Amino acid sequence: MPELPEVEVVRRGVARALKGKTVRRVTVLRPQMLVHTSPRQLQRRLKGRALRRVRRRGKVLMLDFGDHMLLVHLGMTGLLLAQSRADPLPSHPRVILDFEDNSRLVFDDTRTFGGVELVQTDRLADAHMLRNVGPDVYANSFDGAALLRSFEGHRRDIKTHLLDQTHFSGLGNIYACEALHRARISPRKRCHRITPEQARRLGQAIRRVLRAGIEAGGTTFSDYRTPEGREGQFRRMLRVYGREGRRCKRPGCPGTIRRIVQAQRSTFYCPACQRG
DNA sequence: ACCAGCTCCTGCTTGC
DNA sequence: TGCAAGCAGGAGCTGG
Repeated sequence: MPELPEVEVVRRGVARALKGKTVRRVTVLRPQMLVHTSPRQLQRRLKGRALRRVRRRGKVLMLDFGDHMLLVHLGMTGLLLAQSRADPLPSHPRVILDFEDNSRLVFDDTRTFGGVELVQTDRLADAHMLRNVGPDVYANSFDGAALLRSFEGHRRDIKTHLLDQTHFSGLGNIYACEALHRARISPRKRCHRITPEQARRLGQAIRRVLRAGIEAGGTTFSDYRTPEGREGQFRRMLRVYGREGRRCKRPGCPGTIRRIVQAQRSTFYCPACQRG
């Protein structure tokens, strides 16, 4: 599922392939996926506009077309594919941007948990898709101290807190589990019981695991692909996620990875070395 | 504050 | 082999 590293890889790929190119036509195949936006608006506001740059906040992509920005959330199974018009379409195309030079950007999403929203650039702050989306967890301002501050007033499990996008955005199930394992903190540890030293370790683990994820091109379990259609390679580096019943990868740790459910989501962790 | 439980959706896996 | 139920989950919602 696309989390910060996957979305960052998509951001870079889309920018590399399409920056500076002008939209010729917009095709909406599944209007239900548009958030506070009509197909007409998309066509009218984007046609003839050039893609200036691609930004990202948490898991939300922002395609900057000058006066307007196109926000894209990939949800669970969303893909942004940069193709040529001669390429075959993927299996579940939902929105297509055709560009003047015969390249195209296809938003494909099997399970349709994603979304697309058009906003005026000077009203970006009002965007529905950015409501409840806090600062990016990969920004320079993020560290253990900032993480510790976000715990104030919260008594819930740390794992559940990390998935909440309002304080910091970008972490999803995979990287939250991986960061906690690297920091040797139990996913069940309550926020208010995290020590400053643990917060420092966790902040560092989050940065490192995200960087490694980006460098590997993200994690492909089944659906995720880069804009070029390639699989991410981080899966082989996962230490806990999806590894229930298998040996802990920490050198010398005799533990076996367990799966539990927190806030209706699977959590993977090692009971032997995540005791903090 | 925060959780359980539900919804959206499709495709894969499991069980009979 | 075939069918149906179960399951996966990001995020928003309601009710407790």
